[in-house]
Amino acid sequence: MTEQQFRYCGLNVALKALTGKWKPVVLFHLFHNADIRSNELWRVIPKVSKKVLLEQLRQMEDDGLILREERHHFPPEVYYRLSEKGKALGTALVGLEAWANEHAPAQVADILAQEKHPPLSGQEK
Amino acid sequence: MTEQQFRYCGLNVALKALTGKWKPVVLFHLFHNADIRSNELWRVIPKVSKKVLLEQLRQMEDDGLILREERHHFPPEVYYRLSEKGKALGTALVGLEAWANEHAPAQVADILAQEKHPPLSGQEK
DNA sequence: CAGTATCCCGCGTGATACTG
DNA sequence: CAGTATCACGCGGGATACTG
Repeated sequence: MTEQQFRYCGLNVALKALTGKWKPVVLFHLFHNADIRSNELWRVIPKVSKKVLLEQLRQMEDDGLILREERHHFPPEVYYRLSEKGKALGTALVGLEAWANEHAPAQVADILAQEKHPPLSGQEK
Repeated sequence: MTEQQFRYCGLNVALKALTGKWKPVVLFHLFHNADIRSNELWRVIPKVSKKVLLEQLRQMEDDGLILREERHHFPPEVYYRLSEKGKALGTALVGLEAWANEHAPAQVADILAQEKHPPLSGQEK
């Protein structure tokens, strides 16, 4: 318990910025797409309520990760894009992905399987 | 929505491994200290109940991040240390810290201030 | 179409006391 | 000293309907 004990605090900040079930997804969509419309974003993410999505977008905006751009007031048309800060975070996360792919490929494949979920014989509702 | 849509899944795995209020702290303590005794770990972390700490240690053990070593059965003496997988994760997290320090120094300083909490005039209870 | 309001539920977290 | 059991609470997240 010396004075250099906690260098991990920055990690806390970073993780706090990622706290929220959908933030990573949003981040990555924006990381790969420049800017996305609100509705578009809401549709590409499997099943998230508008409320929660908006909440997390707000937080990310407050954290300076994303930028909100309003192009028309009527009809409403809002675009979201990453700030430089957000892009930098996305870049930093590549290391985590690499780690997962290298050290936990099974679980990664697991998630992929769940996401894809090929319609075998089931009738979708 | 092409077939390459989700490359972020690895990120999910990594974040899931970090889910838990104290896991980052534990990880970093172990990252800087080789191995730590159970009680020691419990004491250096400000205020966490043994239950929660143990839960998260278990999870991290299940995730293969840490190794549990029992040296005596009586009196009980248990040491925790990082696995290679855990070390690799710790290394990957350095990127996140760097990001935080570069892009959100204010909040980092904020946390530091809270953690330190110099005994100004207050009587601690 | 973008965003808000309300209600609800589960889970992660915490406090305490107990066992070997 | 290491670990478990029990109870309780707050909050993040979800569903739905509504507003401009």
